[in-house]
Amino acid sequence: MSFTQKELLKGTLGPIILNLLTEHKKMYGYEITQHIKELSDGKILIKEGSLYPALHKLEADGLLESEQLEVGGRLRKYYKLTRKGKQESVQASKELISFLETVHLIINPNKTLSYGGI
Amino acid sequence: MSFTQKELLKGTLGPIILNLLTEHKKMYGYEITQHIKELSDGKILIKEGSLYPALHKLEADGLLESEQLEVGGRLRKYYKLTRKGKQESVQASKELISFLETVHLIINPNKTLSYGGI
DNA sequence: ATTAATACATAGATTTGTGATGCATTACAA
DNA sequence: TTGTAATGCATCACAAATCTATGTATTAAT
Repeated sequence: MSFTQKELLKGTLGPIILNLLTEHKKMYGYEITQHIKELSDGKILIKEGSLYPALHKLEADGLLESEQLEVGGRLRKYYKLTRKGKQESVQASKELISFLETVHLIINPNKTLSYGGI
Repeated sequence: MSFTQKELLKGTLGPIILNLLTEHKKMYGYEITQHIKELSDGKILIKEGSLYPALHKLEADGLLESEQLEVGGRLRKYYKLTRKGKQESVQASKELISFLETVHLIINPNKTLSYGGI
């Protein structure tokens, strides 16, 4: 399940989750929403109705695996990348950045932009 | 109908169409698809099933107006921005760029990026 | 004559995000 | 101590956007 340009037109959430997990090894759902919120300066607020189905789908696709841990009396479901997920994550980030560049190129064609590597 | 962050998560097509029309005054459907194809180096291929409903919606929302002209024996439906469309176009481009920046920030937080104005 | 390209359009299916709702615990304030 | 915010997971019904497939029709090229 590689994220093609077409999938990226809708659905940046999958790649974003994968990307976050390359940097944090292990995260739980609520943590992911808060992280995205902070990194985006409050501009992107992922709702539970978006997040959990997305996580379940990524797990069903074999990109994530989960384990439940009790922390402070609360059950947390931690997700981490599988080997397949690590590979897909690199690919997905590349394609997402490529998409950002492309869209930028379309709406602002007179300016060249380098995003640099990921 | 302003393009909010939420709409942009899916739906870059509307803003892209509006943006193209700020630079070309008058375009017809097929021309728009070819333009996007060329500007994106063949990466984004808008299908008719996406384009025409999108154009119809923009027109229904009062952002575009159309006129049919016969060119080379073929009927072309030219679209151009209404006054309302021009205003929305500026806004939509800003929000789209803001969204691109935000997503980039999330997946590549160690690097600051300036897109500059539109 | 047939195919590719041009040019428009719609119906149906799919994807994906949101809102609403539900359950449950912990921390804090009134 | 009682209520509320925050934490934490989850699902369902709905809406919006796009794609696939299909249809029509003309022109250009082979």
